[in-house]
Amino acid sequence: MSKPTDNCGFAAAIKMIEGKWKVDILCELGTASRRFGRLRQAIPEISEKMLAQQLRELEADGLVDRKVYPELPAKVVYSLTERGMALNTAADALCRWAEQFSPVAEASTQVYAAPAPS
Amino acid sequence: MSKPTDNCGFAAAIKMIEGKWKVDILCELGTASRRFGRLRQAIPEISEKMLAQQLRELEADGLVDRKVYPELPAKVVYSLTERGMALNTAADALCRWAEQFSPVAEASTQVYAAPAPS
DNA sequence: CCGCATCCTCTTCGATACTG
DNA sequence: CAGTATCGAAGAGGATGCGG
Repeated sequence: MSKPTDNCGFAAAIKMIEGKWKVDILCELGTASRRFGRLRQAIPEISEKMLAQQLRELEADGLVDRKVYPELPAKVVYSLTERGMALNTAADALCRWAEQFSPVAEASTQVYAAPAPS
Repeated sequence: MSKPTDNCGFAAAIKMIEGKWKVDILCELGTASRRFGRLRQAIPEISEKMLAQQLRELEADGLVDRKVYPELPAKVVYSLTERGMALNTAADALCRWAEQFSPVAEASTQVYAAPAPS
């Protein structure tokens, strides 16, 4: 492939967090490590299926760590990896960007009667 | 709603650029202003429908400016707004993050101790 | 040249039920 | 408690044709 995004790692970063619930999960884990059930409570709208799926993707991308305690009943704890925490830091720039321009809605459907350029 | 992401503008930022081709378009417009047809050439895999649709969404979010020249044949030029350019700046942090931990192919299945990739 | 409308396909997601 | 499996609905996305 030779898409323009191949040059900048931005696309790769977005790919990792564009999932429907990824940001919520990362935000929650950014607060503290959580068990599976605790995450469900924190994000009530998500289904078990999606939570498990998104967590596995985040784990595959090296953003989330998964620790299994072979107790009974089962216990699994999720936490951010170093990389995941670094993402939260990097995301801060985007946070400030979003807040900076928050309520702008200027219509720019302007029509120009310009000379033919090329 | 009361999701954890409501507090940080990060989710809002992601929403604006999580479209399948948004990053490509923004990257391309980050280089220079482009006409519709020129964008299609730059991103060959995208269909006309998606390009038009994504551009309208980006315009609605105030990231892209659309200038119509009522010539014949029609001519429309797209460019980044101030906000769009600011996004590219903010995205830089994410770029560096992605590159920092980039494709570290730490194959756990790889057992040999031989060096020398040709 | 730009881009909208229609049709059709493929993926995604939610709901439910079941296992260790 | 922490998942997996299956099904059906909903939406995203591609192809094509028409209109300004």
